[in-house]
Amino acid sequence: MSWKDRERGYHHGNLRQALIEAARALIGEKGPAGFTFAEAARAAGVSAAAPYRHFRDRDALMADVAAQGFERFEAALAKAWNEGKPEPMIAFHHLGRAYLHFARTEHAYYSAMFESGLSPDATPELRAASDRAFGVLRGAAETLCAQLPAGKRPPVLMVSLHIWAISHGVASLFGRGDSGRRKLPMDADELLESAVLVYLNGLGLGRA
Amino acid sequence: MSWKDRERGYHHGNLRQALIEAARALIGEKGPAGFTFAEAARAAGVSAAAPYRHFRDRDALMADVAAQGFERFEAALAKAWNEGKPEPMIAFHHLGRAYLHFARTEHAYYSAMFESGLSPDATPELRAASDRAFGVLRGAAETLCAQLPAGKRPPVLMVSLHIWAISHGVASLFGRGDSGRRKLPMDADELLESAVLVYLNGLGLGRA
DNA sequence: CGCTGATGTAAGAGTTGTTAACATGAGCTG
DNA sequence: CAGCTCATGTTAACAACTCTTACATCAGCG
Repeated sequence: MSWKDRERGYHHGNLRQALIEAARALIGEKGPAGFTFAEAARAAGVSAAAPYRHFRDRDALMADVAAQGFERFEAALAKAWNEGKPEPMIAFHHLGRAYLHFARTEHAYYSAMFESGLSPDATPELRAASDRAFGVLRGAAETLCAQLPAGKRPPVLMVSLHIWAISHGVASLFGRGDSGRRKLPMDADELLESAVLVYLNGLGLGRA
Repeated sequence: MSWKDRERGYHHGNLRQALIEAARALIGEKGPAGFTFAEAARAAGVSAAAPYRHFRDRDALMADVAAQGFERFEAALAKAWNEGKPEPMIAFHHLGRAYLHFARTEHAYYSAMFESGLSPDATPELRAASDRAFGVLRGAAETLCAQLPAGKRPPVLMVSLHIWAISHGVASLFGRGDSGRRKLPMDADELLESAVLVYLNGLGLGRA
């Protein structure tokens, strides 16, 4: 909320960003399908015709929400990974927690990114942001794989895709706290951590 | 299309089922949010008011679609698993392929089941059908775990949730053939198979 | 033959998407 | 500072839809 300190007046000042945030809020309340062009305008305190100055249609707005989501996602993951410090396995552990934490606390963004039915190629920026976020996972996988003897070193891309799939699966099936899918004796964090531990063990990376 | 051989006439004869199938078709075309009560009625060749006799609202219809999806899902998984025959690891392999195959070919059902934003408790039948489907995974995990020495045997529930998360993650990120999320050097089947192999290896279940 | 339940028809109220025409104000130019 | 210009918003209006209720109508059963 650092933008616009003088929003009043005929001109909104930063309607584009305001619409993106309104859309995000609506997605958070009513799911990825639960917002409408007109509704976003209303939530931003603006007439129904105004959004057409900034977005061609609903999908264009959604794509921008998702792109911003991927940017924040990348930042959160990169911060948690912290270039593998202090120790790759520990940093990797942080990375997993950050993935789940983002999926939960920024659930609206996560919805727009993965559950909106949006093609990842809807926009060049979206594609780029998505690739950058995945790059963090890939980098982490690279560091981990490097710890293995060259002989039994699996393809880095494959490992990063596996990790992504496990994380996404856990987040999407068990991630949402109280509105969760079913009641279980363990929560998402434990599930992800244990799954990743078993997986890494299977790669030959014993526990630290 | 085995129902209704005499659809003509004032009475539809099996409108409830016809609406469910119409909804499923629409979901397949335009995503889990892409169908409307009125639209489903139109697709079933019926007036917009007719559905109200069978479903309270859109969500009730969606819940029935999802419930039927889970039933078919359970059948497909159970058939692939085939009680662990001829050999648990092979049957498990079949199970994974069946999971992905269902997610792809019955993508409309899969959407209704997992991407519709529907609560799994929306309906008792939905909950029950969902539990039965998961039961197949759980049974398979049980058989596999039994192969491990009692000392290092992990909790069955945990293992089945892991497997579910991996399968769902792969299906949902890389599952849709051509409209897939990104172009990759390996397809979803290979990804799931390799991920599960590494995971099982991590549990101590060496390859067959 | 009349009852009951399943559908159809009609009709209202409310939204949405979208365009066209007009208003406002911020900044540049002189 | 005056005035032009353009991006940004507003109002107005319309067609298309959806949702939902009220009432009419048909089919089969006793």
